[in-house]
Amino acid sequence: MTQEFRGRASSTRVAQAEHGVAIARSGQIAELVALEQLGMRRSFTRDEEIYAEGDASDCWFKVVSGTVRICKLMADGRRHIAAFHFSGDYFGLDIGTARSFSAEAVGDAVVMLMPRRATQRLIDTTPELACQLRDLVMRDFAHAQSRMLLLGRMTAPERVARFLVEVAERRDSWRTLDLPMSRADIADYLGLTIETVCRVLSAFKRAGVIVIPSPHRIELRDRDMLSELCEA
Amino acid sequence: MTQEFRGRASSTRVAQAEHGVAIARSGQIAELVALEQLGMRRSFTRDEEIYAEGDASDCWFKVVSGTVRICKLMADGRRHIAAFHFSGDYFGLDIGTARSFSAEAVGDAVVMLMPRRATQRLIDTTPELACQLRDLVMRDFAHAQSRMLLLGRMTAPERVARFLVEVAERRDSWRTLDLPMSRADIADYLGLTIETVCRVLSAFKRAGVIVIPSPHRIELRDRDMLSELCEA
DNA sequence: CGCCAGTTTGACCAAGATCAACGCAAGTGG
DNA sequence: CCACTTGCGTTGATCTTGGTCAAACTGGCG
Repeated sequence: MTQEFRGRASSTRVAQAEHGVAIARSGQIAELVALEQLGMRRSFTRDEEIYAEGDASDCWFKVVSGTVRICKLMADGRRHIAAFHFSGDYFGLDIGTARSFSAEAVGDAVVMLMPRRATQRLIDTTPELACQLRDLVMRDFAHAQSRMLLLGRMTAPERVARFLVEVAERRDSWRTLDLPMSRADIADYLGLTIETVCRVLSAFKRAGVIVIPSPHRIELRDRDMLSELCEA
Repeated sequence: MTQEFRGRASSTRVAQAEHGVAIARSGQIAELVALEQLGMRRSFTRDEEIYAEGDASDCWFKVVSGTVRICKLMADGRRHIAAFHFSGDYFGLDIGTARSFSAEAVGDAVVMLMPRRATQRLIDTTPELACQLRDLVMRDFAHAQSRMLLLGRMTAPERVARFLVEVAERRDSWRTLDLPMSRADIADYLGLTIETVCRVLSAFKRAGVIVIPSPHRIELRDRDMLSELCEA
């Protein structure tokens, strides 16, 4: 029964450094500080839209506080969440004229927004900045690649385990984890349904891998088991 | 029966410009020409490895002829193909020290390879080049995002339809389509099994949407039906 | 207290995976 | 030139994972 959530993956394996951290904690980079001086703050309330699919992509963003989800609604209502962005992450660094996804505040959130025109000028005069932006995008790209593997080839327990580990790593909180997003958000992020997410979490709980004091708070009790589950 | 492969998607909808074209046909851009003067050619035979997971990522690549797949093998043998790159596409523009995916020749292929050290020097002196590289990566990123939607939320028929449309667009051949890759490659790219890919293709054939003169050659007879199937 | 939104659990269902033949064309060696 | 092999591709039968539908539970909050 302890094994009930074991997927197809067979064995223990060493963790791999390439974890899916997007562009978190990048505020330290010197050139980006200049970029942020162009920014202005805006607050959003729970579920408020920061930008919509189809909007002109004339701004770049950074999460100041709260959590942002990048998502897309299909014609028939199926929803997909491409990414969550936590405090410190940049997002919305699209090229092209129009957004192909929308961005929404998961709970109340504050974001800094940088007009593209001005940032572009800054980039043109600061080659290092261009490189660093490329690196930010590449980190996002690497994250997207590992998410493709997850969505294409991993089982439900593997996806959920990976989600927990990803959030723990990005927020640097291993003991107890607070999840700002709903079960529906998690499901749409992992390509599962709400019910499956719940069931897998319950299975983890039964196995003693996690404790769930409240829906938005999860304690990780057996980190090794989780890591093992979510390794390629 | 004609409707047998209709997924959950409900209705006709206008095609969206944001198709998943990676970084094809970018050789025209002036700054990139300079980059390519640093390159040297290498040939690979069918299934030969161009670089392996874990290799130092000290080169960037461009497909000269043939097709390249970017893939990852999981511990228990599950395989995932992150991307196909056709003639003219750049690939392997990773940052970080080690490759997190491997690259292999689908059939016989010729690629140009550009040492990173030298390209870096060129970038440092040519700010436009840095921007253009960022754009290349962003295009790949956008492609990865739409693939996440596919892998996370689309049905088997939708995935296969989308694959056919994607290949048709990237190779600019709408009437008849030649697929350099095997059914196994297609399956691992779409997050399906070989059998499912075959069955869906057969269903399309029965419905008169496509004709399959030979396994690696497919004629598109009802492009609208395909487009309709693969729209978000 | 009752309502409401979000979560959890259970019973059942279906899309797609798995397992197993079979087909078919391109080598290969006698 | 023709058996025989080999590697894909296709098809069918059956099984499993995760989805769907429905009901119960939980913690705020007016």
